[in-house]
Amino acid sequence: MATPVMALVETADPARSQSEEAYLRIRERIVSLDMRPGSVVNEGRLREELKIGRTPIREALQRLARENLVRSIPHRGTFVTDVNITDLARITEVRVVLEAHAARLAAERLSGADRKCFTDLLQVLEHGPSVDQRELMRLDQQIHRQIYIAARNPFLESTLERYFNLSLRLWYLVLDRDVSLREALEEHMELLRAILAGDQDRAEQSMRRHVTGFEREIRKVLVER
Amino acid sequence: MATPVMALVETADPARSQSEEAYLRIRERIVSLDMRPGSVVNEGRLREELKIGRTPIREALQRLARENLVRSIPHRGTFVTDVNITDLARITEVRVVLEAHAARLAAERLSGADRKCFTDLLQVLEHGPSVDQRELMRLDQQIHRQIYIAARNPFLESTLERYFNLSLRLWYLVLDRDVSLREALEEHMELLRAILAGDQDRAEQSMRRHVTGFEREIRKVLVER
DNA sequence: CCGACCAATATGCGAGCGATATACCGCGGG
DNA sequence: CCCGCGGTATATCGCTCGCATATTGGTCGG
Repeated sequence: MATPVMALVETADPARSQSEEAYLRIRERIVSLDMRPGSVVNEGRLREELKIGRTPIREALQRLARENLVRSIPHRGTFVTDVNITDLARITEVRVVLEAHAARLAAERLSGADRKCFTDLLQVLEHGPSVDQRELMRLDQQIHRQIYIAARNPFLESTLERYFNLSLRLWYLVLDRDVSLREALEEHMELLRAILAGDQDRAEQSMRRHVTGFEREIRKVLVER
Repeated sequence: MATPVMALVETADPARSQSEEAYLRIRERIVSLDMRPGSVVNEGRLREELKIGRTPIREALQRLARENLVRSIPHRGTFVTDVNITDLARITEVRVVLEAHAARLAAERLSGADRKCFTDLLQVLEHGPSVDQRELMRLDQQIHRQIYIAARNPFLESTLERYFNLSLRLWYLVLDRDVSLREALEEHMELLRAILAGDQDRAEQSMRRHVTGFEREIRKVLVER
């Protein structure tokens, strides 16, 4: 099945610098587990694979290190950050409060354009979207990002973007397991309805449930490994 | 006048890289308003003043740009980020929820070593510390940082550290104005007592009041300019 | 007066050099 | 014979330096 939504992410902005290019491509690889957690990051290899010089790669890795996606040890090497239950808990701890607050703000500050986006997304959800997990992941991503935008707070947006990528990698980890997504869908619809209704408390609570529910699902799969 | 506490910041860790060194020193300059908001950042000048090469400076500026302390426009120049009421509101919006949650976690996870730090800080507060604003700023900084540590969440800690620096610059802006610090002191004591008592709800609420109160004070001075 | 070209400036990127920490290997002691 | 230790080899990294490039502001010509 074709995934038209995919294009949104794959389309590259040609005007971005090589540093940015390197950062985005390496991040994509790490988040999608194309580069395994714990594995070494070979700078020379990346250089030839991405056809990019050393400086941009280095800058990208520094940026990824600050975002906790890689860990650099001087004169020893750079490694993809390992995943563990503790980090999952710590990340979720922050995400719960931030995402919930973003949802509240989105409900409070909803503008016309945002309203249209959310109604569109809600329609997709109500028409029973594909059961393909990757498609659902994209959808979830769109919903969250739209909420960040609707919250009208650039600081919050960039911080949440960072945490979302960390969480996204965890989701990729459990992709082929049977995680219950039925209730996640319900949560999403409830969340969107609350935002569209301008009900701040309900939006906040819905998001809180959604993120904690997400953590519970990931945790279940993570502990049995 | 002598500020003995100042030495805490000036003492440099010799083992840190030049990038780190440049980052910290430039950040200090920006936060303390030694480099004025809106002014251009001259790379060559920094290079000779800090006696540091071009690459470390560049890396430091990139990092500062991601933290919203400078803004880089390709082939045009780098500028110290301007301050305005909108940003103050946006930053506070995030800080309120994060700091409050950190206070809650600190109250929940308080360990022996942390307890000692907090009691020491509380004692300083109760003995009526200096009325020197810079001294009080240092104290406030210590309290917040200690809470970040006590929250036992490295992700939360680094995120809050970033937002704290943004706020700190705003504080510097109003340094020589007559901001009421009496109630800030009361807030601090109440906050520390709540944490030491392990009262999560009270700690969270105290911190919430403290941060919103901080914003109100800054705002008052900021609007009358 | 307006438009286009040109010099100046600042950045993006690439390659290399010296430094440093690790790993391996051979040697000596137990 | 095994274990520990020291020296050398190697790989990676941080940093310096130089070239290519893009944007700006001013100036010259129409």
